[in-house]
Amino acid sequence: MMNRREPLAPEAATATACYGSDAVLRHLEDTCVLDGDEIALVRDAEARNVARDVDVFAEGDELVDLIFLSDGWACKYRLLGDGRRQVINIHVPGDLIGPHTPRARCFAAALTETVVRRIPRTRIANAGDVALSLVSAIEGLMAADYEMMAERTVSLGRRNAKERMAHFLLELYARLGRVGLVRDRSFPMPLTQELIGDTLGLSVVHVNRTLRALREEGLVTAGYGRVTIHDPDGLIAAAAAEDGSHGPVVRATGLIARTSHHA
Amino acid sequence: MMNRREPLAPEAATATACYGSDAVLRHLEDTCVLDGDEIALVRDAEARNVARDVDVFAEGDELVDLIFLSDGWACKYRLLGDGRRQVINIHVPGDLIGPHTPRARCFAAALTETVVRRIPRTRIANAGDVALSLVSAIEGLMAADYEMMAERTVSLGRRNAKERMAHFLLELYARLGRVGLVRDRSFPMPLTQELIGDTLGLSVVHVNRTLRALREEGLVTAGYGRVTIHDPDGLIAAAAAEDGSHGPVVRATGLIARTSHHA
DNA sequence: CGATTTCTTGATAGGGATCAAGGTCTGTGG
DNA sequence: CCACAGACCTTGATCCCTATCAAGAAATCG
Repeated sequence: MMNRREPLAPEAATATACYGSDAVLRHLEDTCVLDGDEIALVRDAEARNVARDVDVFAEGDELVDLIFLSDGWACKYRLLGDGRRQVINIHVPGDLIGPHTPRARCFAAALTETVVRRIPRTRIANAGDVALSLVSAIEGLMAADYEMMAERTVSLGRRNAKERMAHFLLELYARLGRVGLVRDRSFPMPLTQELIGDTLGLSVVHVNRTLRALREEGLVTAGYGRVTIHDPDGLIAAAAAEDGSHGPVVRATGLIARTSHHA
Repeated sequence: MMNRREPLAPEAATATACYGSDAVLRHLEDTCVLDGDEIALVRDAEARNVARDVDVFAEGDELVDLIFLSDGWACKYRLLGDGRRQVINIHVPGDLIGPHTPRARCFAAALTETVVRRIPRTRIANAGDVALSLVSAIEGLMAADYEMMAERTVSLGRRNAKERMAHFLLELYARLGRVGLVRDRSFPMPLTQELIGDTLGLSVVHVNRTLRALREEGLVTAGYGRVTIHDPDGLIAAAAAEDGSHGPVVRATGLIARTSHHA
């Protein structure tokens, strides 16, 4: 877990370098159509450090700002009355954390030392000429968040533990690769097994056993704050029983001619 | 299942009345800040009938339009290679179906005779003065879709079959109530038990048993295309172990001081 | 009305939760 | 620099929720 406690320059608004460095700007540039004015809106946004284990916002908060994650890891989560917890999404540098509605419907917590940037919703709407493309850029980030949740919904509903885990690690691999945080098929991953369990709907014990199984198959090593993917293709195969999407699917066929299957 | 085959006037762009009647406009008016010009954009949008079991769009489709559901029921879903299916969301009149990204990442199918309306994304962006508030209205609908999925994520990850079912029925109760389709705690619900299973991550058999349990407790009757909630409070209690949100939760506490629990 | 689809119920099995108990790592303070 | 405390990881044993298999009944459709 040494990765988690990198020395942190207390004066600067940058978190431990290994978790990303203002990747939000790069990400916005790469992913969306942002010109100089719009980037300025984000770059000049108020940056704030949030310490590990501190909530960025809480359920019920009325937020006038949209919050972007510049550095570090965060997650959105919900709590049930008896202590059960479900992680809605894990966030890495470059993500729009939310909240999607002015009144937050879930918690968001920093999982490492983080830097977040805030843009008032009003400033987005009133930015004049640049507004529309900024809005569409933000819609793109929201859509990305939506698609991640759709994928997780499929995992939670219809995939077994091994498939869920493989999917999850591959998703992180892709997302972190996009913001330059992967080197040699290896990336930092400061999540405890308990948090992974709360993300994938599994118990800590079963997370541990699933990771062991993947390790013993030589597919991936996860632990000590780091993930190394030894066999990407093998991991993809483990995640398999993959979407029927990649084969041609005839229209109007999805709902029909299907028998029930579970893993 | 008689509700499913109401006589359908073939010439008019209205589906079986019992599933809603252009509720999209009312919904947009109630939920969002829409003035006359914006409503006109939606009302004048091309309306199209889609027959039951026909896909509205398919995974991979490049759609220039945003699709609204005016009448009838629909769902978004994904397929896995071996036939497993997961429903991403169920849609009722007034919903924005999507797709959230220009290239659809999932299927959408009509579950009844439906009427959908399409608005080109470009027209939204280029509508001039009305554009910004239309955009924010649409963002509101997308956010609603997002929150539904977040709720379902919690259900799939951390709630047992009975809690999931109770939540699901209460969610439909609330959503249909909002568009005026609930009378006397009863509403039409044209979903097969198999589809409910694919929504809640359960097998058909277990859906049947869970519904029977809720019925035998006198909470709710579901079947024959209709749901009747006999005991709303009891159903809420069954859905319980509800979000810790409703009690005051101290900041920075969510992630800490918690032990793992599952139902 | 025969053919499907959908619903229902019983019996059996399995994936993953829970319980229990150590082991390992990290940071702290003497 | 070492020892202790607490968080985190690991593994074994057992249980239970839910899937799967099987077979009818009910409802709907052509």
